Amino acid sequence: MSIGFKISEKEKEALGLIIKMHRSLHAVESKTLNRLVDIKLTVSQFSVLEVLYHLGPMCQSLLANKVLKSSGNLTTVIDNLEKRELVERRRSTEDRRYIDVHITEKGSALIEEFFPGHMERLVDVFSVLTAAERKELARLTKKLGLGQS
Amino acid sequence: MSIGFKISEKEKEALGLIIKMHRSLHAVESKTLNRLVDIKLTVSQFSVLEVLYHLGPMCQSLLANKVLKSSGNLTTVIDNLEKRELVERRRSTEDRRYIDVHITEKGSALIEEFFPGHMERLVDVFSVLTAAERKELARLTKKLGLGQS
DNA sequence: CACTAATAGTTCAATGTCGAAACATTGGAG
DNA sequence: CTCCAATGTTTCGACATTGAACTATTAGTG
Repeated sequence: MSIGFKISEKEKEALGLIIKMHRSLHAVESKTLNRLVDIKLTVSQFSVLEVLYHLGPMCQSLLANKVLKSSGNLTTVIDNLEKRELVERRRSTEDRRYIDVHITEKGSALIEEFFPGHMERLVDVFSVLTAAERKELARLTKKLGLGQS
Repeated sequence: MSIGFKISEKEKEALGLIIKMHRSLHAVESKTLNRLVDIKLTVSQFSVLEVLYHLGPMCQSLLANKVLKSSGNLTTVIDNLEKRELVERRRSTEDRRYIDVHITEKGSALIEEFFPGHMERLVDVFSVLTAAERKELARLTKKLGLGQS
C-alpha cells in the first residue's frame, strides 16, 4: 500500500522495538490481571491499592507518580475506591494541601485475597525467560527508562 | 507499613521487572508521542492511522488486533477519525460482515507531516542503548511476548 | 507583613476502554 | 435447504484518562 517514506534500518529497528515492548507487556498483563474481575477491581484500582498496601499511606500526587497517571485521574480512581470503602482520604494537618490516602481493612483483605495468585501468575509468566535473561531484561528496561531524563 | 506477605526473591524480581517494563515504555512514549497535540490526534487515533498508512486498508477486527484494543473500542476510535474525514469505512462486498477501513488523503497527509519527527525522536530515545543492547531487548521482549500463547 | 509563585487537589469536557449483550452475516452440519 | 455456531460490528453502562481551568493552601521575596 501507500508507502510514502524510506524507512531506514535504524528506524525499522526502533519501530520493531516499541511494538515488541507493547506486545510483551500486553501479553504479561493479560495473563496476570485478567482475574481482577473476580474481585471486581479495575487495573487502575488494583495498582493504587497495591501501592498503598505495600508502601503505606501516601498523598495523591505521589500516588499518581507511582502509577504513572495524572492527578486528575487519581481523583476519579480514589473516588471509586472510597465509594467501596477500600481506601480513606485524610487531610494532612501540617500542610492542608495534602490528602493522605489510607488503605482500609477491607481494602487490605481484598489485596491479601488476590495477591498470592497474582504473584504466582507473574512468576510463571516470566519463567519463559532464563534467570540470566530476566536479569538482562531488568537491566535494559531500567537503562532505557532512566536514560530519558 | 503493613507487610502481610513474605515475598520471595523470585517474586520480587518479577514485580521489579513488570514495573521497569512499565516505566521504560512510559518514558519512551512520553518523549515520542507528546507532540501529537500539534496535529490534534490522540495516541489511539495515531496508532490506527499509522497502521492503515503503512499496511493499507484493513477490517476493524484485524485493526483491533494490531493496536491491542477491543473491537468495541475500535468502533469509537474510528467513529472519531471518520468525523474528521481521516478515514473511510467501506462495507466489504464479498463478505458483508466486514468493514474495511481506508485512510483518506487527508489522513495520509497528517501522518506524513508527523512521521519524520516521530521517527527521529524514536531513534533518539533508543540511542541510550548500544546496538547490541537494542538487539537483545528486541529478542527478550519477543520471547516474553510469544511465550504466553 | 503583603504579594506572588508554586503546589495539591478538584472539576469539566472530550475521548478512550472494556466486556457483555445485541444484531447482521456467513458457513457448516444434518 | 434449514438451523445453528461462528464471526464482525455496534451499542451500552461503567470506569479510565488527559489537559486545562479553577480553588485552596503554603512558602518565599521584598
